[in-house]
Amino acid sequence: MAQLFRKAKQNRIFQDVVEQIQDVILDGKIKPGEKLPSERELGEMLGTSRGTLREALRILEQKGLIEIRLGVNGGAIVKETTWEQMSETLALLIRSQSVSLQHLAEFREDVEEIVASLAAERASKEDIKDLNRLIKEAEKFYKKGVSHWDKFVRVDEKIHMGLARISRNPIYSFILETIHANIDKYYDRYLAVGDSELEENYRDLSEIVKAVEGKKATEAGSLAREHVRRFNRHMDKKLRQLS
Amino acid sequence: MAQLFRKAKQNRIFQDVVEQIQDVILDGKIKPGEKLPSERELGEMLGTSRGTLREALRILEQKGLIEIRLGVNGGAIVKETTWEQMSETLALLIRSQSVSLQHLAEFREDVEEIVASLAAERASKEDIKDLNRLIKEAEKFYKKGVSHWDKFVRVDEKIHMGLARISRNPIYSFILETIHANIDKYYDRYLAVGDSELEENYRDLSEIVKAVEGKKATEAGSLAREHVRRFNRHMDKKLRQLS
DNA sequence: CAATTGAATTGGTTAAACCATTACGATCTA
DNA sequence: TAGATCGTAATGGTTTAACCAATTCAATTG
Repeated sequence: MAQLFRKAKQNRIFQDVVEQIQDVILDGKIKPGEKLPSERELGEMLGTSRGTLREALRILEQKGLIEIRLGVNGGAIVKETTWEQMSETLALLIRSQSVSLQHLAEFREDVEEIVASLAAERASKEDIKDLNRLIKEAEKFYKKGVSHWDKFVRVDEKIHMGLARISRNPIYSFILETIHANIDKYYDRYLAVGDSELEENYRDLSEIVKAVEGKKATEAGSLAREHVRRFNRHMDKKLRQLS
Repeated sequence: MAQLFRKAKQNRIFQDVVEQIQDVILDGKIKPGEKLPSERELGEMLGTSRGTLREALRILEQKGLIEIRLGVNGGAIVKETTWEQMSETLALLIRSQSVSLQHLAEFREDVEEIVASLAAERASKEDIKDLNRLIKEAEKFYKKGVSHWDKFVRVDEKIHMGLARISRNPIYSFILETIHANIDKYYDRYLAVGDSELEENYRDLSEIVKAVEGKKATEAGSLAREHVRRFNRHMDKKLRQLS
């Protein structure tokens, strides 16, 4: 017999609550920074107990749509949408060994090549100025030697993220943030370099920016790939030494 | 004054519970398909109330680590790790207009180019056989005309996912699944094509596979990009007609 | 005026009870 | 005996009511 009736009552009230609140947020009826009603009020409005409502809020919090604060004037605050969720998911995939660090390294080479070449095609004069400012900053730390390696790395990351922004496609910003967050998690502790690596890195960066400035997309791309590949090889060597 | 002591008790017991259960799962102490103890038992083991434990389970469910079933022999079952979470996050980013469909379309061009070219470099003889089998299947539906468009599309997707698998980097499989899931969500309803598009698509696919078979990486890549670009242009036109 | 205190509000947690779904064995019936 | 039916027990889903903990802010105090 065909399905004559649908289930009279859908299970899991909290899912319905999640959807309702999510819709309100995504339709912009409550904007980032604004607050949802208190749990006790919301529960009454939705006709559910606090417990059920709280299960829904946990899900929304996990999705990154709200942030919950304690105390008077606390409550569920709508958050700006972020990539954090993706980063966490990738971390899970890595930890469950569905994805290895080698896979991630290879993927990063591909992505950074594309990003650099898109940036070369699309950079405005203002973008170029920004990049050169960052290169100047990197130069400052480079000249101070390996003791300033950590600060140099921070600028290096800023340059990569800057290129992603210049690509004018936010997906690349999200992905690069995700990759960096996960690479850092595993590699930061092995950071131990000499002056030669520092110089190499600085030269890479300034060449990439120069290529972007000259709108040489292909060159910028392959320079960026080579830059990342060098990093990957270096980290691979460090890891092998440890095992 | 510096922070001498850390907070004696961390807020949010349920977060501690989440971490404990997550560690057990990720360390493989409970494997996919196996069951966690019942809520009442787990609550007792962890020394928390059922309510708090359930908030933790909601989070783990949202992370995609467990699945919860009702009834006798129900309970929290450990899931295989998946990319579903990413797909949902991307959907949120799109709906919140942090990412447009144009961004996604551009990204897809880049990704499919890389995937096809990696596949050309890495395909084994067995892989080539699989691809040719799929092409045969596509040919069958192509010859039956536009009335079989939906079946053709399903094979098309299988070929793309096949190439991703052959790239030997699971990140590309995850990403392609995510892209496809979100493209389908928005574009499926506009699917309305003629015989010429059908033929064009079939020709694209068989040329891509031929390039992969000949290990011509660059060619496979640019063919794939062109194939996707054609799809994007077609969908863009359809969307413009509607607005 | 500055520091302290205390009340009020909000999220965090607990406990006990009941409902709804489901698997499975016991029972009934042909 | 085979098959349908029913009852039971285990499990997740939900409610309620109460209390704890963190935080804000106004009132009080020196």
